[in-house]
Amino acid sequence: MARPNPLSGFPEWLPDGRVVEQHVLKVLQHTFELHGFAGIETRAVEPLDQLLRKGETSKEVYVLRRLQADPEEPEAGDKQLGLHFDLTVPFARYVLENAGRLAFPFKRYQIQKVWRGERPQEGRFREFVQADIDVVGAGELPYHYEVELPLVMAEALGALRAIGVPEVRILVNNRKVAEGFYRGLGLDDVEGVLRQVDKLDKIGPDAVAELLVAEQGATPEQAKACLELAAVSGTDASVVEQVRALAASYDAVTDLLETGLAELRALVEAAAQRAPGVVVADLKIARGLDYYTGSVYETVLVGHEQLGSICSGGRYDTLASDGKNTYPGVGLSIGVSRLVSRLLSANLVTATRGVPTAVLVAVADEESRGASDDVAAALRARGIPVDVAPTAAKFGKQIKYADRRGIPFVWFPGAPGEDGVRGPDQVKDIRSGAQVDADAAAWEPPAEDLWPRVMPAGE
RNA sequence: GUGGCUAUAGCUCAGUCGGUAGAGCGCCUGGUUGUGGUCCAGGAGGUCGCCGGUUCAAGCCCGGUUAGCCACCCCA
Repeated sequence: MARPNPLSGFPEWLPDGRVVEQHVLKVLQHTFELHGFAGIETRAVEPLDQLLRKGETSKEVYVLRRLQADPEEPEAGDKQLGLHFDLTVPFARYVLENAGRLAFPFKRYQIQKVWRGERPQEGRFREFVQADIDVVGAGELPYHYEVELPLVMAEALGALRAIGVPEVRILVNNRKVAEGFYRGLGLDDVEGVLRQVDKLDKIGPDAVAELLVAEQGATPEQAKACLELAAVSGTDASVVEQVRALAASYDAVTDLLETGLAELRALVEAAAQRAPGVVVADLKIARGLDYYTGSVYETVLVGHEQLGSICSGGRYDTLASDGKNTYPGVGLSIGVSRLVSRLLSANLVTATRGVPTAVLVAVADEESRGASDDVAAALRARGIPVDVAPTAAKFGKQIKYADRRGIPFVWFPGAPGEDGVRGPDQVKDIRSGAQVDADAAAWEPPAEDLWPRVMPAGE
């Protein structure tokens, strides 16, 4: 078979990259659990009609079909299935399905692959891992969760700084602020205005103003107000005063705006105390998705803003609804693959090795392989990951075998002397070359060499 | 889905005016007395993405196709 080429958009890491990814996943899971989120996993597929609820994204859903199914005949009795393209839709379905057995407010984390039929690009994949946290309430959900959730993410991402992940900025806004402001101005197509404002970074304020006038029917005065709102950002409650003053100057103060501002203030003030500098109120954050109703979040890696958001989400008053009960939620999702791919490609983070092995036991000749296996067993019994050399090649080659894999120690079983008595074993640290007598029943590697570690690159 | 660019050794890339293919790195072997990395010598490895056309002759020119990259859309 000819050598296959990688499939674009379906990332696969080499073993040392996987070590980095698994470390990231472990830190995220640990942080989520520290905050009381329960882990769940949902199936990879959902009925297509469920998946299409999210509108625009529907074009990107991969549908599932048996190879032998007749394309003309609809699947008898079965609903058409598609791979989930996020973890929110499956979670909403899960909540409805298990509403009677769950305790609300329900806090869950979920780390799984998702699939989107997109055109791949750096940091944009067709198969990737998301790590979600959500809190969902029955009927109501207190606002303070909108403060808590981004702070959990700030803590999780902050914990990753130890391995070389750059600082993050969690940009926050509140739909009620935007909607209240626009309506106060007399602009009723809130979604339309948000979509235009969302283009600010890409096409600039002048072009957005033109679009607002041309597409949304705004007056130049209204467009100017929208841009002024979008220009507001900051890390403390002064942004609230700025917005209020701005609204007052256009006589656009509404109850909804005031509600939103109170919420935004609570978030900014709590963040200033618990995660100073991380959470930034940014009134131009729009988020295209229309189901957000309160706080919205986007997260960028400082110095890697072009990568896009690595962690986004928001509040949705109707995460799930069975017609009788509604379940409001708030959640955020980390794009683990997007984050990890940048950590690896920009050489920000490295693993000390791609294999778990701390010690390679050399084999002098095939007759004495048993002695090497005995050493390996003794070390493993004490929790040390060990491999035995594949062939009784020259010791130079066996050392090379270890070196290529990043295995720090090579163990030489003692050779029988003239008297037939086996001499002492020796262990060599192949980084320093230091070689000393050692006993497999007692020797231990330095703690930092026991398992692969993940650390900032270039140290 | 729309547009632009690219495709030569495992990797990164040269290849002039069309004249049968190159470097660096990596890999393998050796430099005798079980011990790697440096150094030296040697070696393996390519249907120039694929199909067709022009030409005496195509890696190079033309058409198609596939894949990849980038931007848009959208988003993690």
